[in-house]
Amino acid sequence: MNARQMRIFEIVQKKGEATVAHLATTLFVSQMTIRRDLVELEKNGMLTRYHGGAVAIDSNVVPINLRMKMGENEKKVLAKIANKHLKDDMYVYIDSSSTCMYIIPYLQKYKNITVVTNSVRAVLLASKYHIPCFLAGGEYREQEMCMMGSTTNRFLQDFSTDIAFLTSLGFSDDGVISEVSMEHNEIRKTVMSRAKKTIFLFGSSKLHKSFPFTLCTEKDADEVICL
Amino acid sequence: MNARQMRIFEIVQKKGEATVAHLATTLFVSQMTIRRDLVELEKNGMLTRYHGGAVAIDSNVVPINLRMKMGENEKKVLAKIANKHLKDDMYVYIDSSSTCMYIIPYLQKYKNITVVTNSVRAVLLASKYHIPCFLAGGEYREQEMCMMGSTTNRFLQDFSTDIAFLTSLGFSDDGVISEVSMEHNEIRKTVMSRAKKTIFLFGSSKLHKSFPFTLCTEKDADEVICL
DNA sequence: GGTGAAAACAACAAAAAAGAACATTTTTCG
DNA sequence: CGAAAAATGTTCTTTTTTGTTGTTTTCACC
Repeated sequence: MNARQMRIFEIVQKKGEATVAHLATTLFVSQMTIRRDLVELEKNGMLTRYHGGAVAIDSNVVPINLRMKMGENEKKVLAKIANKHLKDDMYVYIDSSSTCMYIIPYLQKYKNITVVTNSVRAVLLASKYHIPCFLAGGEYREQEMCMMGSTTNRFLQDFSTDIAFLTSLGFSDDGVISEVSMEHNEIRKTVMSRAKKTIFLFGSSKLHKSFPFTLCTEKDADEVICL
Repeated sequence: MNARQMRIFEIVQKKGEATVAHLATTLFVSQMTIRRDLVELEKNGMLTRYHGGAVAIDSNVVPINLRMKMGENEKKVLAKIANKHLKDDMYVYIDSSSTCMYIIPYLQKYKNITVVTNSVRAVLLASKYHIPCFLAGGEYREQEMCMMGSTTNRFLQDFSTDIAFLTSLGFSDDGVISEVSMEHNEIRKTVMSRAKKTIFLFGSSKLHKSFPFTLCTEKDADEVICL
């Protein structure tokens, strides 16, 4: 995936959709080139093509390193607010979302924090600050850089944490938190049941949305932070 | 790696990417030279080349590659020999030593290989080739980038593999395989008990040495590859 | 279902970049 | 100093990417 394809992806992600004609003029290349790029991007599951253009996909199919860069400021703000719940000596669960990664730099301000996570990215980031980590085992998911599956779930059943930072793809107006992936829900349900406190973080792109698999409602969380 | 290559790396790291043309003009050398530098840098895993330039590799993954240089050729030779034991459809255990990392590129030649490991490095490398992975859970060890501890051990008890590639710090003249770390031994003992075949790899620096904790003798392995 | 315009596709042409082979310069070391 | 080795530059060929043209497909509208 080259730089132009990245830009196409960003544009589509930001606006929700984009036409071939529009992309061609804004990026100063022929429509044929745009089409070829879109074919490529679709092959990687990063958007869906339709006659005349392409639409964004809402999901964690998008590689996490790209997701990290999108809406970065918003994620930083969310993380800063979330940070207020932290105390010394806590076991902190960090989920595999890009938003939660931004919490990790705050952890170094506290003493004797231990991270529990299913995210390889979280572990790599936390180890930069020499924060001890427990990583759940299981099947590795390349795109999201995290562990998943029944083994992962069983692993997490054995871990109780003081606080869990979670996100989800959708937070509807009536307070329902939902996902497109049942697997993520399984993991998060387990984590919630074993955590003393659960904090949800939602960037603006997650609001007013609902997806097929319900995780819980806002009442089940100890706090829901929205932007 | 010379000074210019360092600068190229810095530029790419800072901007995220750079074109060959741009690098050539800013560094006052020919494009050919830049290309050769980029080839070199890519070989060390410090960036990714594309048609027209190069992009930075995710900062979390860079330091790994820098560490892997000692005795590189020897490790490659060992891996090449080890590779002969591989077949399609295998579950392959890769341990957390740097030597075993060199086996991973060979895995892509076979169909339907699954990696089982306690090494985060192995997972990251394997996912470059889109090889499915199971990573053991547990405590993360920053320096070795691997999972350890009793949880990890328990996890691995549930996994049987077709072949396990292992190393150890010492291989004495009377065939005793030993370690300085009891933890590593625990893990490896579990893996050996659950693997159909065990292959040990020893570079020349491991020979004629013995350490306090005995793992096994060469008779317990199906093959010992030495250099 | 038929029709026409817009979009997609296929095949080929043009342009840009990469690579290979050889020439030239610079460095190294006796 | 001078030869060998290493690094860099040049030229030419090959490969990759992009654009163009003509044809086929899709989709809205009747």
